[in-house]
Amino acid sequence: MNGPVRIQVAVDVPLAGTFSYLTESPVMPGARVSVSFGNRRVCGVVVTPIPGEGVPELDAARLRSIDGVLDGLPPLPEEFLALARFASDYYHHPLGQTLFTALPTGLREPRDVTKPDRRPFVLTDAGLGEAPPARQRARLALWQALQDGPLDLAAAKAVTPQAGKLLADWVAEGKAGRATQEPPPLRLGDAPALNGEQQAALDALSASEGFQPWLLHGVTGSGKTEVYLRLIAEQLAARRQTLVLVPEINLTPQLINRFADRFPGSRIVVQHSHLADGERMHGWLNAWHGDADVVIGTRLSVFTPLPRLGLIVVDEEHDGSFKQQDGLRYHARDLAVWRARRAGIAILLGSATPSLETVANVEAGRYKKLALTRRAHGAARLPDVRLVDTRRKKLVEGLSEAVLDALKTRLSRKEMSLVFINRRGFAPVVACTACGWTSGCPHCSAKLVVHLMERKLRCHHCGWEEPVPRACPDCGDPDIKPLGEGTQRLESALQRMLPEARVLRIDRDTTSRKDAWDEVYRKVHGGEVDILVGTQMLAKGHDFGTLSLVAALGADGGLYSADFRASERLFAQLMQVAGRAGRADAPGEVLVQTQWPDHPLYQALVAHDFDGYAATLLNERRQAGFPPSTFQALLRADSPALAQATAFLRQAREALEPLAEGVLISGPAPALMARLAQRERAQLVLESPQRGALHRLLHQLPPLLDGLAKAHGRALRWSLDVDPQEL
DNA sequence: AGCACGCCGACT
DNA sequence: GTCGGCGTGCTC
Repeated sequence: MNGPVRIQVAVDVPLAGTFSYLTESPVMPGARVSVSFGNRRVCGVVVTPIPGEGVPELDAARLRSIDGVLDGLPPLPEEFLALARFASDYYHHPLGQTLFTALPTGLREPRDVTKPDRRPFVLTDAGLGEAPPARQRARLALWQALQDGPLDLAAAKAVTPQAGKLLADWVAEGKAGRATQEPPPLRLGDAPALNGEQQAALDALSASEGFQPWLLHGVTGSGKTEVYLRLIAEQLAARRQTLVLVPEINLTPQLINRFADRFPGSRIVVQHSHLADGERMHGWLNAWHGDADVVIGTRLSVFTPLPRLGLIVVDEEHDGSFKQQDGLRYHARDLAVWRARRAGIAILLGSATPSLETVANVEAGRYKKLALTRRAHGAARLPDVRLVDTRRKKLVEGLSEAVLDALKTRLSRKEMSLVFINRRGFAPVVACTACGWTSGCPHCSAKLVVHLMERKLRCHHCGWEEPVPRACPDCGDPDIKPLGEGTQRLESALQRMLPEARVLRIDRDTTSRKDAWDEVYRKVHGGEVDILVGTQMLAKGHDFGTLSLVAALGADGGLYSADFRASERLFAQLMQVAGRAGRADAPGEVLVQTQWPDHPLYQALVAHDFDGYAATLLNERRQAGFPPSTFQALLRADSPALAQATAFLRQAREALEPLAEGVLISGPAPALMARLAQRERAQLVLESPQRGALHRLLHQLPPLLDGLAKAHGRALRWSLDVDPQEL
């Protein structure tokens, strides 16, 4: 005999590397094991040694043996392990913690889990042969019910409450067994006819071979979902699985119902974080075991193992919610592309306003693009977009007369309106109302941010600061002021100005409750609302039925923001909310209040020219050396005292500088949200035109920083954000 | 992250 | 005299 074998086990702790354990018999990679760790018992996942990490040859005498293999389920599949390993590597997050964020909670604990057998019960020949005596009424009833066909446990219990016990006995005696379950036959619900563009897109996608990312760029209301559904039907017919990623906000019962209606009898699994643990795991196991045909879910569902995966769809691929903002800061869309490459399949990214990253990938020829330029619904046209110049008009509670009049008109016609307030992405940049000058940083292409308390302008990219000027440096006009206004009072203001209007506010506060969205939909579709008021949530692809007017307020705040992505986000948001208008037969109207009506963003909006403005933005990014033409990572530090976070980052920068070949390091600078939960945050920006160069540096970062951070004590925390979305 | 150990303050 | 605060050190 060979004696005990050494295996590598990944554990859910914030430590790089894996731990060696001993086992009497070999254990497969992917197996879950129960191990003693410190003085507690935890679940670990057996992995092959991390390449390059070189397992330090620990003295065998110091190793402990595993407690046991949790073998109620087969080892986690290779595709799952490989994806976790890639994510761990790319986002520079410990492998153990990466694996455990990818697992449903039920599989994170050192408990054995088995997949419940839900196949219906049938009588075997032996069981059929002998009827229970008539006086055993429960038995006889169940036996007779089973004569008519297979029964699942619930149905059997309806016959007699003792069914569970009886069936278990019969199975043990060989009188009953499980029905062999055929995959359900493919049935399709009614499908609307495709227009020419949809058909052309479908044809191209159906002919796609091997790994290929596709961008489906379709204007709002152009029927992208219908194209997804047709493609999924093809996958179902070929008995392959489809993974559909949606932004959390889009994961409404409406969308799931649409899938269920189209594919009756198909096994659709939903995955998102609000699911009960058991339900989530049940779906996960079904997907893994091939007992689900379609998995539809939020970003976390990108980790769901799918042995017969044939297609990935990422709906609203530009949406920020695909990026996780804490812990393992992964981007589900990017991981999905990696996964598609590994599986050698097509991935379809759909959006009316694709991200610049995706646009750049199309330009570079890595992704192929399909366009839907027309609205699918009969006569529906794109809305008329008009700009309301607010420079020389007085606003009442942030509302111009033009917008107020338009609202009144709709009210009298009993049509529904939407008022969109751009509140998020607001950073207090100063601007001159006379000439349009904004406070730019002399050292980078970022904007300087006003810190009213200190009367300073500060760059959140490199840390540069200067006093707030008294007048515009360009034209001398003294009327310079921070952009953006508080608009939280808008709901009550509207209520006061239009007392007969039924106003419904939609924001994080009003929709956080569990059934809040059901309520919203009920009211909106029940004709109980005249004016919808809300923030960027309204720009996220909800179906609000017929809106004839959309008004956007406070949009300028995103025009000259300190975050270079703000204009991309603003443009996407405005196009998306504008798209809510006039989806039926009447063209909608969109009013945008602005002090910069000549700004190219608004001009592009009026012209419905996404491609043109995207090209402009891409050009600007290239000139400025911002993503997607460069690659960024953010080193964040937070501490109760800003000075400590800054000092730590300064040391980090000094230590990294000699290693930073081809990587530009800027900062430390205070984070845009400098104070959060009593902690002060600062950051270092690392950027490089070469992804490889950046990652070579990042790779050396964790061990180095752990050493540095130790000297600062527990109060200081740091984290790394690869491909950050927000600065 | 947990969870121990360890060394100083207010309490039965 | 102890119970308990959280600083620091380790986990195969």
